[in-house]
This record gives sequence, structure tokens and C-alpha cells, in this order.
Amino acid sequence: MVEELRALELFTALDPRRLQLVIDGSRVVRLDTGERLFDHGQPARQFFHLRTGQLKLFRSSPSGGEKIIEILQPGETFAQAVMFMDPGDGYPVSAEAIDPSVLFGFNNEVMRAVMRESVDTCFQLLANLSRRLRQQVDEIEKLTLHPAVSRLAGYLVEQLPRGVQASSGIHLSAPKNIIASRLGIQPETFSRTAARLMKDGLIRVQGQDVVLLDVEGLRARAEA
Amino acid sequence: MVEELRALELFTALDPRRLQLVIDGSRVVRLDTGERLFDHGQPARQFFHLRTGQLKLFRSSPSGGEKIIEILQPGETFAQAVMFMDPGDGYPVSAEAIDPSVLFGFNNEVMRAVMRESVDTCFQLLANLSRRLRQQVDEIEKLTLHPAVSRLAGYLVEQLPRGVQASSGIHLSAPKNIIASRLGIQPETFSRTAARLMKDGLIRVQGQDVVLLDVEGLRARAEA
DNA sequence: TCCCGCCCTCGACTTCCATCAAGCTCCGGG
DNA sequence: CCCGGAGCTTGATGGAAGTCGAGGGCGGGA
Repeated sequence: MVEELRALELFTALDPRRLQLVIDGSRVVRLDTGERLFDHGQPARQFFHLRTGQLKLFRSSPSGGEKIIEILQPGETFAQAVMFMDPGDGYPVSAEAIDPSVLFGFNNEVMRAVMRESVDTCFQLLANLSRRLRQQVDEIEKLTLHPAVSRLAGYLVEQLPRGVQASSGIHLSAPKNIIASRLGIQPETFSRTAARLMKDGLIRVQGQDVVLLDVEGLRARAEA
Repeated sequence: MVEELRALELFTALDPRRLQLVIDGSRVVRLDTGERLFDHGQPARQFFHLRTGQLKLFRSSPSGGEKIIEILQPGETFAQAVMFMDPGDGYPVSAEAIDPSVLFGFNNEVMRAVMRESVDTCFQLLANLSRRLRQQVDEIEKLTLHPAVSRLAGYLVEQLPRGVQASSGIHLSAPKNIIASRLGIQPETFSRTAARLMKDGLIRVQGQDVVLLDVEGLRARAEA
């Protein structure tokens, strides 16, 4: 298990002693489907690493709406940024399991103390946050400048494993209504939009399996 | 001038020698209205501090659309995150003066080198990026979950100087079409939406001057 | 001073997407 | 085995915002 944690990108620059401190301050968390890990606004004392299962990070509006900010897969680390936020702010989103999940929770105080003695780790996290900042800008651009079809088409090609082309199949990592919310559309719109892409011969859909028949065509749709 | 730079939040934790290194690696940039500072995707060698004038950070879509990500005011520092991005990525947005402007440009390499020897400065930047990450999430929530009226109402109350209430006046810091793009709407929609808020007795508009007649009412609209 | 161009506003029309409503399939539990 | 619910699809309708077109005001430059 220590092996597994040592491999985390955020920890690569930590010497064994400091890594041990962080691990000593950690705990294992198990969640059933639908269980909340934390709520938007709740005081943030820990950040997390998802070992198995699946989580959604989301915002809810008073009017009952819900926007999924991110769907987390095993191996991902999240909520690291809260370590450096104004303590009064709390978590910026809510987190809920959409599958039975196992996570590690790490103590923010301990991690901060350790980072104070490891500039390399600071740089590591700085790089991570920068990347995510750019992704958020991408997100904002897509939401404001691109219609639903483009967003869906773009999402599908993004799901392709690195460097694959030709007609290749992917497996949706979550139910369609979840992905819809991630894309900022209603489930009905997702369905209709996918139907249109099918009719145009760009994809074929079978449950959670999607075959991308024309990757270039999809890329073109994503830009429009 | 050194005085002015020493006061930057990002530099507060730097000792005089290191600060001098950063300043030696800096240059002054002057821009006329409409001039580009950098383009989306362009290799990023510098980050900037706006001294006077006004800039917009934005994304353009192939179809001619443009979304303003941020409107920068004098005193703001920006593009710090690019120091830690994959060098292949370049600036995540374009920057253009919307008023004649004077800026300082700082060398990324120098700053990185200096930060390697100042954990406090790392922490400073970490806190800054975290805050902006949260702001971006706020942004995404508003764009997807709130209609145009709410976004405009919310924007107006945000413009109120800290801790002012009652019917108070603000001055729009940019032309309305710029603010519209910042809010993710068309100028026409901005105009109509403002007209509705006027008709409902919540604001009064006179050119770039806006009187908030009912701050609580506006806040309520912002949530809806 | 006058004129031109930019910014803003307003009306008419269109488009995209949300909403409402119904029926479907698949699956797990009684 | 049947029932019931969750997730998905499809159709009909409505509403919010975008687009197009035109006109007006204001400020800067000739």
C-alpha cells in the first residue's frame, strides 16, 4: 500500500521520511453509491486519492439544478488546491460516490508542513494546478462558444486512448445522464444529440459502448 | 518603481537580492488600444503586471465568437500560471489592450529559479492559483446553472466596493459589450436584460454609471 | 464645426435547448 | 415469474437567448 502511495505524482519528490509522515496522517475511506464525501462549503481538512470506484464533483443550484464539474476515475488525486485556500472558504464543490469507492484521505496540515521543506513538491503541485486552470478555461470556452453537438463530439474524441485512430470503440465511464451533466446539457438533449451523430454516420451506440466511426468527422463537429 | 514592484503580492516573500534578480529580468511594455500582448497558444516566456490601462483576456472560436475570460484592472498580475505549464502549451488565452496600457513583463525562467529558493513565494503563488481555480468553478456554475438576468445581477453586486449597502452607485469599468462577453451573453441581450432590471426598479442606468436601487433584490435575482 | 464611426438600443424573427409527458428496456427482488 | 424502478429514448411544446436589421446618440478627428 505504501508502494501504491509512493507512486502518486504529487509524492514523487518526497524523501521516504517525509512521505511516511504524510502516510501516517492518512486514512482509508469507503463509500457506497450515493454517499457524500464532502459538501460544498464544508471546512476542508483533507485532500484525497481515489483508489477504486468512481466519484462526481459537482455544484448544485438552489433551483434544484446540478452541474458536474468532474468525474473522477481510479488513480486520480483531487482537492489538493484546498490546502492553500482561505480556510474560511471550505470545499469549492461537493463530492459523491457514483459507484462503491475506496479512497485515501490525507491531512492538509501535515502535507503543508512537508511541502514547506520540499520545493520540488511545491513545483509539482504548481504544475498540476496550472494544468487544471487551463482545462477550466477550455471548459468555459466550450460552454459559451460551442453548442451541444460540438461538446458531445469533443467529449467522445477526448475519450479515445492516446494515439489511437481509425474507427475505434470506447466505453462510457459513467451513465449517460452523468455525462450529460458534465457537458452542461439535459439527458434528453444528450440522447437526441447522440441520435443525430448516429444518423450522420459518425458513431454507433450500444448501451455504454460507443464506436467512433469517423474520428475526423467528429473532430470537425467539435470545432464548429 | 522598485518600490512599486516590491509591493506586489507575489513578491512579498522575496528578499531584496532575489527581488532584484527578478526586476533585472523585467521590461516595460506599452500598448495602444487594440494591441495584442500575446496570442492563445503562443510560447510563454513572460508573465505580467498591469500598471495602468485595461486589458482583456479572451478565447476566440473559429466561428468568430469571442469569450472574455477576464477584464484586468491596474494592479493585477496575470499569466503567472504559465511558468509551470508544459512549455509546449503556450498561453491559454489571448491578451489585448482595451485602453492604452503600461505593463511590466517578467522573465519566467528567472522567476522559477528564484522560487526554487523561496518556499514562501511558492506558497504565495499556490494560494493565488487555488483562489482562481475556485473562481473558475464559480464561473462555470453561473454559466450553466444561471440565466442571463442572474449573471448580470450577480455581476453588478460584485462590483460594489466591500461592505457598502443601501442604494449605491457603481461605474462600469468597461464598455457594455465587453462586460456582455465577460458574462457570456450578446450585447443586445445585455441591453434588454438591463432594461428589465430597470423596469423592475432594481437599478438605474446612465451610460457607464449604474445605481443599484435594491441590492437585496439584485442578490435575490442572482440566485434564482 | 461637422461628420463619421462606434456603441448602444429596440423590434422582429429564428434557433437551440429545456421542459413536460409518455413509453421503452433492462435488471434485481419479492 | 411478475412486478417495479431506474435509465434511456422520443415526441410535442415553450421559453430564453441569438441573429438580423435599423435607428439614435455621443465623442473624436478632420
